[in-house]
Amino acid sequence: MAKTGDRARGGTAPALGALDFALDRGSPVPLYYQLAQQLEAAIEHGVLAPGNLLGNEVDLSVRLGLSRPTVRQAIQSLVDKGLLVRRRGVGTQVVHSQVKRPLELSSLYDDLEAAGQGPTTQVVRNEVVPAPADVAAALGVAEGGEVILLERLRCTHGQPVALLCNYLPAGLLDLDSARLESTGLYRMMRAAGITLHSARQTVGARSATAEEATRLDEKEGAALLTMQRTAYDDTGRPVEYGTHIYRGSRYAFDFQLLVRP
Amino acid sequence: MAKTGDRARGGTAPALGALDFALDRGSPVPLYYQLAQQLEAAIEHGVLAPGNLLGNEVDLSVRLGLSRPTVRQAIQSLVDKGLLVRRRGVGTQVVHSQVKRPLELSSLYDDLEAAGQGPTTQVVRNEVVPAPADVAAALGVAEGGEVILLERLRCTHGQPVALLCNYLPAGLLDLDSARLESTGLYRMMRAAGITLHSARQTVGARSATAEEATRLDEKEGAALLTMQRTAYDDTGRPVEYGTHIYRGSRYAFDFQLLVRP
DNA sequence: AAGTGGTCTAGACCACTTT
DNA sequence: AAGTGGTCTAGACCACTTG
Repeated sequence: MAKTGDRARGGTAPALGALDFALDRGSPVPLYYQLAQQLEAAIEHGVLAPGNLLGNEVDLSVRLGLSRPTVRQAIQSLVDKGLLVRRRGVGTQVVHSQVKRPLELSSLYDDLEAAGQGPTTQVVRNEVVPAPADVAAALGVAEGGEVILLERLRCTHGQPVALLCNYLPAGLLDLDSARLESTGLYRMMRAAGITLHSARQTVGARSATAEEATRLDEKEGAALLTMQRTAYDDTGRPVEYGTHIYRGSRYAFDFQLLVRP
Repeated sequence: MAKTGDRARGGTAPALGALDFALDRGSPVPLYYQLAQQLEAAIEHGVLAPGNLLGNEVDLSVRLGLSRPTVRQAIQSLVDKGLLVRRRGVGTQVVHSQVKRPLELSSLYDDLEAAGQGPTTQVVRNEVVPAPADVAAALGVAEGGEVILLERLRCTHGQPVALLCNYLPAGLLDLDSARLESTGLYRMMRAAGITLHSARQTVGARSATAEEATRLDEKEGAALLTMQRTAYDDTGRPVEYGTHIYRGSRYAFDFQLLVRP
């Protein structure tokens, strides 16, 4: 941090002098993506500190033997991720710390994953049922049409945390209960070629009914965190609709919102 | 829907035949953006129905007198918005309906906006205070340093809905209480040149204390929806930290999550 | 085999910020 | 005036999907 180190550059290259990017043109992974990954790693490991300028795009492209658009594509992907900021006339710099790991869809993935060490998930129900009105509307199927009903109880440290009730279009997926408990719904969907793309969520709070209290080991009237979600794949087709109930005393959503420029 | 209509094209142009895009090269607004806006409008108004193919990029660029990268940039922006889907070897098509208006940051904007007709917001406190530990950590200022404390009561239909408690770095903004109630915090920040970029939120549920119940016109022990948020500007600097309490009986968050590709 | 999007190049000019 | 990112062009080749 004391010296510039590279005196031949005369100070115009702020922080990127010693960085060696290894680009493999033989690799099937795109050049812009290779660059983006290595830039991200450099930021992640603190080689590029918050506020550091990246050096202008033209220099970078010459140094790396890439065209400027390719370098721009790499940088843009990191700007989209919120790791870099571009300012016309100024340059590109690493964002001012904070907000390290986005998490973003963590709540969704957590809910659907069920894997991992800590939490366990027990499948309570897994059967084909006629679709109630709200489910039919959400999944875009006929009311009374076949849908899969999945009811799970999520526990951590041997304590119940959440009651997850999900509906999926019938025939979308083979849902083996045993695999569900060990693998998680999300990975099973992914393995079946379904790519989650977006989800619409409503999160609220209400008091527990007597039955809910019993199942969640809470007192009647305890505060519950409720979540209703419809998830869509990359074609916009609804693939999952769920109603979840979490114990307010033991669970909270934690996520990040990004403003799309 | 019965005829192809344009027999000269021989059926290779699926749905875009009659669309007239007006591109103004004299305008300061970028060409790719003009195109993206008009495509989005066409989708919004149903001119391009879900599932419709868009026609290949090369044809489009020729027809519009643009280069292919420019057309791609327009399309890509709509793909990022979740309005279009691209498949190699297949084409670009309008997403299968659903998920019309994203809302996305609506909760954040709602919380900070306060404008609009329905809800009213009353500023209860607006003063400079020494930063408590959690606020100092969130805003990246010294503990005990000066921060602005903003406490507001949100009402709809004459009924209290939420208690909003926000902290901002001192000197960031001139916060006139009267303007705050009519304009909203978000617009005041925007007017001051602060661009919101991302926010980290934690949403949970708990029972109301006696004091909270009184202020929100609820019963003690009623379910409350709680939200804690730190918002960052486009340089990653924290610009707002807040703790909000909503009546579970009268409020729910409604938002959309997007998976970043 | 044909058609599609995905990637990449080597330039160009402009708008903005800083000096 | 110099330097930066923002936009745009006119090509090229490749990978994938479909008939």
